[in-house]
Amino acid sequence: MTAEPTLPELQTPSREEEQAEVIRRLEEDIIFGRFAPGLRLVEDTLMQRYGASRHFVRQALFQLERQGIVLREKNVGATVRFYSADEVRQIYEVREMLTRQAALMIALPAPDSLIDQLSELQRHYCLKADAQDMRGIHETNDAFHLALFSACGNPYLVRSLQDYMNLTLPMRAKNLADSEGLALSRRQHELMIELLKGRDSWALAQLCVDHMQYSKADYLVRISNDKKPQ
Amino acid sequence: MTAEPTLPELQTPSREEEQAEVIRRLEEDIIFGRFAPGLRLVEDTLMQRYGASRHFVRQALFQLERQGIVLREKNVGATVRFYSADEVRQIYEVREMLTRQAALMIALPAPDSLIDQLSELQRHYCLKADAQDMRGIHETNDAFHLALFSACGNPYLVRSLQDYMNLTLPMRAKNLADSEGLALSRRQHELMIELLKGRDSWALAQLCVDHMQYSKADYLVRISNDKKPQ
DNA sequence: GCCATGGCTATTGTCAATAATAGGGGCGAT
DNA sequence: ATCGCCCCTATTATTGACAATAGCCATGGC
Repeated sequence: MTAEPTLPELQTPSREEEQAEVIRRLEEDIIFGRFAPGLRLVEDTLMQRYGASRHFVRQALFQLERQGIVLREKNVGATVRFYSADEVRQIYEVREMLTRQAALMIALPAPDSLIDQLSELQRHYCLKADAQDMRGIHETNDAFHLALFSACGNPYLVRSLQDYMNLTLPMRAKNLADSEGLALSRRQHELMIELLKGRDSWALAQLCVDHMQYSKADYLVRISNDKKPQ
Repeated sequence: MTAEPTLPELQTPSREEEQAEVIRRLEEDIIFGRFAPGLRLVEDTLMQRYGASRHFVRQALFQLERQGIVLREKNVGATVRFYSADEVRQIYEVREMLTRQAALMIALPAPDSLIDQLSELQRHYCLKADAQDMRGIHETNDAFHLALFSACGNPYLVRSLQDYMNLTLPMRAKNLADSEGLALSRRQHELMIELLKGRDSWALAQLCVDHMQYSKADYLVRISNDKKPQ
């Protein structure tokens, strides 16, 4: 073989990564508010925007429909999904329940390895927060919570929790940019690490639930204001 | 228009239903044990077996992968997924937690409309049980639990619960054919209806959790026996 | 005899052309 | 003027052909 048929993998994002990239960009466009709820997501438009084939766009829409942030109607098309106040409250009710249960299952005091891991993730989180890097904040924040709840020992519970975290992404997104919410979030993360060193599981669980109240309340106020003055 | 271009919808299952049919048949083949865990699910084979196009078979495999009863590996193919004893215990741990929470959220005493609806569903269940109609038993049983838990008032919680019921389908399937388990199940359903007329939420929740112990224990014994004598 | 290498086969992944569908706007009848 | 019908367009759904990939077996060099 003197001439390689195709260059290995340098300029080509290897299809598999291309798919992931389309999903991520579409997700970002939605959760960061560039695509408003109710907006139609026409396949051809997205094909052009992301420079991807119909196949990948389709898959991305399916995936995000499954995640709950896109609504697809047969033979009509996809739109950015909108959640009413009641739906938001119900979603958070389940998320809070799962969070409390997972937190209570974490054996205290936590091993040093977990403390170290979380401290490291928290350091990255602060870095991204200072840099105002929206995507980075979101990713490091989720990584922190994922690592924390993984300590509950039940991967299926973690998976369900993750599903609800993804579902609430559009509601939490704005707070990733809000400096007040960001500062509160940071303090709560550090308090969580402290509580992991102690033995009070109940306090930890309550803190984890409290941790999500700010963005929930803020979102509820926001959609309530959007509706009334219109 | 003297001659209609295509007959309306009598012999053609309208594509949409064809997709659902493929999913249901594949699901049945797996949960009723016709396809053993670990068996390779080759697309072409399934295309032939179900008389469906590659597209529909693919979609069905995706759907059942999401449900957790099929395992797909990139560029390798799909297989019937196998769960270890530990995984089964973890899955049931979450299912029990969700079940208990949902049951506790049902307002007691329940309205007559719910009692009537459940009694009716229970009647259908008994009918199918007497007829030894496996698919019928499974469907009416799930309909009963779905109606019961829907009374908790939170559709998202119900959806998650349903996800776990689907995930445990392969473990519960054998009990749908087992006359002993069937009789126990029937008695427990009737007891649930009785408890719905009272005010003891805790008893109801405990009964709902107890209700799933028989099939779980039975499945764990079964896979433990499968492994050892080999 | 053993390991590396190359091609072969079975299988899945991708695509672009084609079919089906729903919704809207115009046109004619009343 | 209004109502109902039909065609037309925008959009998604389906399909089969084709490309890419992984695992296997045979073959040759050491």
